[in-house]
Amino acid sequence: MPAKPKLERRSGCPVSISLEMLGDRWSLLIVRDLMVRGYRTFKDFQGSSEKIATNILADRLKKLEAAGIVHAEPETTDRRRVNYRLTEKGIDLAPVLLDLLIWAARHEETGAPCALIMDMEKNREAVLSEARRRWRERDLTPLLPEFKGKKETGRKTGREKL
Amino acid sequence: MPAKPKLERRSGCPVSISLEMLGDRWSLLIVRDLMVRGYRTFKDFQGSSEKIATNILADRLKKLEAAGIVHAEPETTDRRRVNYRLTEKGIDLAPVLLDLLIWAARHEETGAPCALIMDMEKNREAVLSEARRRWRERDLTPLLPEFKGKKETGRKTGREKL
DNA sequence: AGTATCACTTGCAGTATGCAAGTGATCGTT
DNA sequence: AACGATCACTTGCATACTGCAAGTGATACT
Repeated sequence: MPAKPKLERRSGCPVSISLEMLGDRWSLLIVRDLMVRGYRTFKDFQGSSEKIATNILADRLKKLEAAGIVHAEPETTDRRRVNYRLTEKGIDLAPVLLDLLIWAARHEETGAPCALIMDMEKNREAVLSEARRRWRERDLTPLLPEFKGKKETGRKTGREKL
Repeated sequence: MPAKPKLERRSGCPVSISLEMLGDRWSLLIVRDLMVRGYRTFKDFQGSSEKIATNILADRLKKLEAAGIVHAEPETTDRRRVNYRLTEKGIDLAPVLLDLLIWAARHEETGAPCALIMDMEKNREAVLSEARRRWRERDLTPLLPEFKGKKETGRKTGREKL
């Protein structure tokens, strides 16, 4: 990890610095997909329900890699493929994502079942250490579903085991 | 200028919904200023170290108000002034800001003293309830300083205890 | 050899951002 | 009441970023 000859920063405030790296509509969504959905390849992201454009995806992956949040590595068995994976710096964003998830689920109409969210809120530490465990052991089974629907009607959506 | 059909969401995922409201370089910075710095007026924000442009500031305040995160109210004693204040939905963003703060302080060179951050990390719940107390009681004394400096010397990376 | 797949690029129109300057309502002072 | 200062924004404009469609080159498959 080399140093960063980055652009001049607005201020030394950590929140501001975070937002300069992650403050856009897509970056944290990519981190989410890597963290909880088990996405690894460029193609995987294109299948995500938010339909990110390929040029934006390529740009964000490049920036996230430059920021040391994501690591890219060509697959040995198929050299067309590039495997993306979170770095430790990347997996350390788990609390941010979890809080954004809980916040929106509480205040907006989301596709997430209320019971699931309350469970995650209650077991915050367990959820975070499970996310970290999956990252460490390269366990790609999704931690959360895709929340396709805009509203939720008491349906169960996996993850009962935790 | 007609309003646009902004009801259209990319997906039902709570993280995506959060990012559609807050996913830019400025919105969470404004929330931070309201939450920990005691800012209330338009002028206050212009004095912030990140130097937000006035048109962007006006636009973001409008959007945050439309999203129910900020409440705007003209002051009775001086009707030129508008007082901005977080709603409960807004103060509920405290965990997100705290996590972004901790994350950047751990992984980037920030203007925040390491000891302060480690303390906040350790006393997470206390910090959050103090932020909420200040909000509830309209206590405007800043919870955090401005972190003007760009660099901080002699810091440890802070994961030693884990 | 020919086709499919993968990870991107490129072109371009539309949108957002950043900067400087300006506007109107209100206040404090004369 | 007149005057200038203050406050919260607007406006104009050049530049940067985004989103969509289409294209490209390097593998891999048959």
